[in-house]
Amino acid sequence: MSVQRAPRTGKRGPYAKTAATRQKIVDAALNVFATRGYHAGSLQDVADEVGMSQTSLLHHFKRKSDLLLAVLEQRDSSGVSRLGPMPFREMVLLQARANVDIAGLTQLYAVLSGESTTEGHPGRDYFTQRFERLREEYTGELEALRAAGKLRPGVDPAQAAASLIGLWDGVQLQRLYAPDTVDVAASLEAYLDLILLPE
Amino acid sequence: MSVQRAPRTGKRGPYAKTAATRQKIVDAALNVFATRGYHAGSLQDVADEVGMSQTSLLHHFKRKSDLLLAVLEQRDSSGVSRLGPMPFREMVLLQARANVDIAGLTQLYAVLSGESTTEGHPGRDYFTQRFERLREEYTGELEALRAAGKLRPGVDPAQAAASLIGLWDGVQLQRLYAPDTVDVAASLEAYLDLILLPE
DNA sequence: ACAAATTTCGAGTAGTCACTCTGATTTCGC
DNA sequence: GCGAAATCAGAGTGACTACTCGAAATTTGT
Repeated sequence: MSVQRAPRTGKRGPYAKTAATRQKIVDAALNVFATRGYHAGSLQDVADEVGMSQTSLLHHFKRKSDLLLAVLEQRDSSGVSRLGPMPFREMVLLQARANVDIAGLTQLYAVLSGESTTEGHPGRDYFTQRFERLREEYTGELEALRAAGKLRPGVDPAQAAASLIGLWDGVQLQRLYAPDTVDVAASLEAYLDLILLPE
Repeated sequence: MSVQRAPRTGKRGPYAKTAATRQKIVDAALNVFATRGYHAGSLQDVADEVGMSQTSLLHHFKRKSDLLLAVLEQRDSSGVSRLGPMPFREMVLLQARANVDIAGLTQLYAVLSGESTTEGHPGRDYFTQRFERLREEYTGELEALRAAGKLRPGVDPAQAAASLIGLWDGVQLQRLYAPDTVDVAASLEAYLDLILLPE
């Protein structure tokens, strides 16, 4: 008689290489969405770039919108957030200079943040929350600087936070149209110099 | 014998109501492209909104890209540019407050300026030139202010021009996600107060 | 009023889209 | 190595896309 086995659950979990496959898909999707946008970029485009069939791609991400959310969420976790505490000014400038190097990332945000304002777009919630979170974070940093007497009098932290984020996105957008004319980090630095006190 | 007529040129020109029809199409297209984007917004959507067949629409605009360019060009000519000369600060704020009232216009620019960065997009040239022209215009205004001693020392006119335009677009984008939290004109006014000297 | 040109549109074309169904192939716990 | 589950993919689904064709309806100069 054979031993009584544990009841078959019918589950075994993903294979070893599945994580790597999903990662390759997300990387390709980032590239496709950044260069063509979400609606104009097709699942076939992504599958071609990965080198697999569109059907197999849909095995890993059931719907196209799932793929978009996976791209956006990954980019959040790969932030420069944890390099240890750092003064606000330096954090902003470091992040700005780092983003330039990541191919397609700034374009992804420029394309998707605009496209996602349209009705029913699967990225809408993400960007709504992202802007809200960023504004809160920057407002807090600026309030701390004001308490330390390092903020120029008359500057409203909440408004300056929205302005800084807007300046960042807006100048980055211009850079996509005229890469040699516009310097994102320099514009951010100049703005920070205006609202922060020296010393 | 009948009199010899002038040779038939075969041309008679558009009918009287054609101009009005084209205008209705452009208005509907602005609405569609603003709420759905260029790629996601279909000619059928525009035709439905006008109340005509898609085929008739294509009689007036041979290709979809022609329709987009017509929308963009019209919005240029309807600028607030000519209300007589006006100080730079007041011109920017007036324009900012005026844009809020034009339904869908800010959304059109937010959606299309992002989408148009993608490769082969028919709006790419338009936005490249629009940003270039705006930067030149604002740079000139700020240089004049500097010559008049009204610009804060250390502020670079070209960089401030790009920053002002970026701030404008970026904060407007945030406003589309959080209409009650963000005030475009107030952010612009605060920035202008930072770079311009009182008096 | 006539006729030619403009405007309209029903019907169709070829293509693409996201997504499903079905079955083959690969992996891996046992 | 057996077998079930995970992975892959060929073939198709219906819906949508921009755009074309040919012909009917409308406008308008004469």
